Amino acid sequence: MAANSNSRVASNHTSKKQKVRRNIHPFTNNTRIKRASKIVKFNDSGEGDHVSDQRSNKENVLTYKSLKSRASDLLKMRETLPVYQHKREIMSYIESNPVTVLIGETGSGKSTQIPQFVLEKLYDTKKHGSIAVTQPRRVAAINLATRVAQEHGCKLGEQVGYSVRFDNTTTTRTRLKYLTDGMLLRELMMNSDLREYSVIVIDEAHERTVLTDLILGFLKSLIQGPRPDLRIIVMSATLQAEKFSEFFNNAPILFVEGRKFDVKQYYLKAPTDDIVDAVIRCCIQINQGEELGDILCFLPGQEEIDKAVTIMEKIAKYVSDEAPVPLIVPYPLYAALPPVQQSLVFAPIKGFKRKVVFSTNIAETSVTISGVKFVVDSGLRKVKVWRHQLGLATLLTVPISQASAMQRSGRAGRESEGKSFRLYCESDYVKLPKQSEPEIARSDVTSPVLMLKRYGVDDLLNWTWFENPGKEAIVMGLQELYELGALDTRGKITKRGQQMALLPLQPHLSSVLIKASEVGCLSQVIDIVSCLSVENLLLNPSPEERDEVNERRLSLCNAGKRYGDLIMLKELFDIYFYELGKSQDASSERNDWCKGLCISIRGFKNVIRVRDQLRVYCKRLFSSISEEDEESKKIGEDGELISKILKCFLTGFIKNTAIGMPDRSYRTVSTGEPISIHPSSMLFMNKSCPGIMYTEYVFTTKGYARNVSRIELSWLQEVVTNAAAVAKQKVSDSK
DNA sequence: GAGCACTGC
Repeated sequence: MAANSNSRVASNHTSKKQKVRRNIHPFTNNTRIKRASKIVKFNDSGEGDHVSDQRSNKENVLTYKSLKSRASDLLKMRETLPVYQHKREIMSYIESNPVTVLIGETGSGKSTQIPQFVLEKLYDTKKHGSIAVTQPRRVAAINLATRVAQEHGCKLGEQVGYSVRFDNTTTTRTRLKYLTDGMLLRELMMNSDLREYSVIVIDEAHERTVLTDLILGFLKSLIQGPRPDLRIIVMSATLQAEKFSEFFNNAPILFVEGRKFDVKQYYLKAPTDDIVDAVIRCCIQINQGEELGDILCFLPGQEEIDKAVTIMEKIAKYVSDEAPVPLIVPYPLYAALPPVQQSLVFAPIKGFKRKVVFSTNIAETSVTISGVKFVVDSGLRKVKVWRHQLGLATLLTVPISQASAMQRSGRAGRESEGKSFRLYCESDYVKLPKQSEPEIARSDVTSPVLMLKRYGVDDLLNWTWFENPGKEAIVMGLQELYELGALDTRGKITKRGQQMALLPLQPHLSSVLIKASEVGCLSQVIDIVSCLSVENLLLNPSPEERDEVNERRLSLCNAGKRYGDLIMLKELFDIYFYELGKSQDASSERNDWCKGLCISIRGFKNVIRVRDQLRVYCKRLFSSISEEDEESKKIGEDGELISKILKCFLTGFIKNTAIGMPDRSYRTVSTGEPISIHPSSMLFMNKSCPGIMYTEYVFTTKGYARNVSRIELSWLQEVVTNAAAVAKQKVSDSK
């Protein structure tokens, strides 16, 4: 029966044919990496596996016996993986060292196998405790756990499970748990020494997300303090592992070769100044000179991508008419694209055609497109850099790192040998930084600082930071938290701060929610905050339908037209949730409605999930949310209620305000800088606001306020006076 | 007149 169950892995005869050279040894600087010559059709890390494993209903009726027999089939496959060959060596390092750093290239099997080796060891030695394996992304955690449960011969949630936001399959029997970084941090916030785990595996550590970096810091303080027994394995895909090793007292570094195909590099002879033009030319050249196979182009942002797609659409037919070459079919790919359009890039193309995908960084780690044989790399990406003094995010186009360039090129060698065309000179490649600047060095650290405070860290400047974000950033974070009432004058966390740290929101929004619970508009504010915490809820209409969609949005949201985007979100939520939710055929009605307004359907479903979660938390934290009379929680056009709601937001975003000038421009209250209302805002055309408040201040071509609301100038004084009174109160409380 | 990418008990 298990043999019939259509497994995705390579069949036996493929595995017999493999000749994989592999190598493992303690790492030295002059290690030579040999490339493997064959690939197994098996997704090692689950990274970027965009479609999660579609398990059939049949699986539910699989018996214990068939689960086991399937697992033993899979075992033959596992045994061919590079890490499996070195199981004993790897385990001896792990057993004899508190921390082990393991470098495993794509296809080495590290993410699925190492945790299972450790699990076997726990069984063998009858040791207690379980294993946590962290991942930066939810899909990866889910896919890995699903796969490993199959290999282990159990159902998800038995010995192997996963825990991600909104979805937890673990039970008390679970010994191996895949979870997102964020979930492990939440566990740290609740149960500070992670007593239930005996081994923690940090996967994809090279990605250096803020959350991974924080976890590394917490783990170091744990093994130096209350948990000297804890075993830690740091897994990374790049060779720059010395930093991990040094951080953990020169932990040993192991290197396991992966399985991927060779990718030939090509560079420009002279640099280009028009990157879109260069990408198009390169694609045309590939199309004329190379065998069939799809092209993946990396461009920095949506603007360049849309431009490239438009040009390519125009010239594709012309080019293929002129010579007998495949017809180029261009596709855009970026996160703000409606999911339906995103999914088009995954469909294989038929006939004498060549798929050309123009993508942002999303295709570098998060999404894998099969059939790609050629990569065209602009060498650029967009990055958000936080300016602490200004409380402003800037969006910059910058050169990528060498690691990133290699990752991009590698996308051409996942299924067969490929070619990578770098649209810059080889001499410039050598000058690129080895690694990208870690996220934490360019981020707002208010939220990390709150976590550390909640954890009980007093001296933040000298904490075991894996990457210290710097004194200035930390001090700004402390200042911000003090102003939000999360810290007292001595820098100790307040009761309010404790509550804020437990909410799954950025501190500013948490503080808005707490304020709302105090003044009695919690339910409405939760709805708005839920909308704000979902990225890409309102999609960008294409230029042709832009005016029409804007008109429709404006005509639906009477209060939003006057008061701005936060109130508009609530109006849209009310229609979606209360009005469309009632009918017989709610879901198709909702879908049509979303389409007409260019709203993400998936986005609104996420809003509902966030809302449910926040309501549960709030009930627990302030026991002040009531189920009765949901209808009355609609916003309507009640000016008094709207003012009350906006004032709640003002307590969290008092720094994000600007005052209207006689010439109808705006200047920020804090620094006097000029600021413009973002064109996506409801208030973009409205020229009569005395003041504005915004949840985000981003500098692109100029300073833009996003998620903008109208405020009265008198509110500023009112809110500041209240905050001062609260602060005073807090000081006297703590005396 | 405009939108890098992820993520949370």
